[in-house]
Amino acid sequence: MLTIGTMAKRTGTKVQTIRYYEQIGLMPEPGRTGGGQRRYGAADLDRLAFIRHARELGFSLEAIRELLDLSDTPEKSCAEIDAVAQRQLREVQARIARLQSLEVELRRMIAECHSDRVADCRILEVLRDHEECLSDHKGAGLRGMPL
Amino acid sequence: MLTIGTMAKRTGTKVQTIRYYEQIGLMPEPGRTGGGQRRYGAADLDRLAFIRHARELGFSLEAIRELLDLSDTPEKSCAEIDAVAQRQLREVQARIARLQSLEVELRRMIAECHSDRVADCRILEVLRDHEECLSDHKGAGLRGMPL
DNA sequence: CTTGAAGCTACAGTTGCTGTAGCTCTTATA
DNA sequence: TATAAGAGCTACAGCAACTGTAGCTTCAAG
Repeated sequence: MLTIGTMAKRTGTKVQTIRYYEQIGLMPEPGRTGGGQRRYGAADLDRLAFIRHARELGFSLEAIRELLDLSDTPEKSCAEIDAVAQRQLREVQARIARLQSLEVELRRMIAECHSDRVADCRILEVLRDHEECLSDHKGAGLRGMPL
Repeated sequence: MLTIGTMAKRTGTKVQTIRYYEQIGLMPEPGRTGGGQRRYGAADLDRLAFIRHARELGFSLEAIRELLDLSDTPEKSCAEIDAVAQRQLREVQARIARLQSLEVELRRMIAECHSDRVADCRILEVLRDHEECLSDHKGAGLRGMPL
């Protein structure tokens, strides 16, 4: 029987986070001591480890919920699980691409600043006047995406 | 004199977001018509475009606030502006590195699933049993970092 | 003068937690 | 067995950076 603190230490989770997962139904309600404290079993520890690892891989809690549900129906579900993972991979790749273009632009910005030692800083100019910023805002593109 | 909707269209911002920026003091309080509607000038449009472009580059609203404050003091501030940009670049690079390692792991996971056609899906196993997940949770590492 | 789009305020909700206040419980030691 | 530290409890507020909703008012074209 594990206390919530032990669960937290073993999985690198904060205690409040575990309670939060319980609150949103991602972790089951565990047993309690007479005094009302939570006591967990080995299966709970596995489940929490699963959640944390998936979170580290960038899966949303919704996707994790999906994976946990799928794992309860072992037949016919490998393809669906694969689809969730594929979707996650595509999201990660899109974020990488986006960040890489940001990196290029930031580098360029910083380079221009250094080349222009005495005059006013170019970084602010670049930020102010970037071409595509006062036009062409119909296409949504990646705008809503988290970086 | 520009309406808030025109500002929104020109910069690709939602109307509510502009009002939000005003609320948190990032945009100034504009003039109002007799009926209470906001009317903006060219300087406001520039400032909003600056904010949006910086946001697209991944700068936090706090960093943008810093840049806007610095841009009001043109002397001696280029180095500080450069520092903000350098910090942003480092953050972007760290996020790219993190995402790339996620990508590798996701790919590996998916590959194992495909190689194992009939048996139970390996993805769940991998998520459940990753080596470092039930140990070594003292070092913070990149754990708190946004992906 | 009417009508419909656009604007207004105020507030709730989003994601994934984290922090705080003010308690109570457990457990090791004296 | 008493006590005290540390861990746990609930309930709620707060974070970033918006987004959406309800229910109204104003503006501008025809």
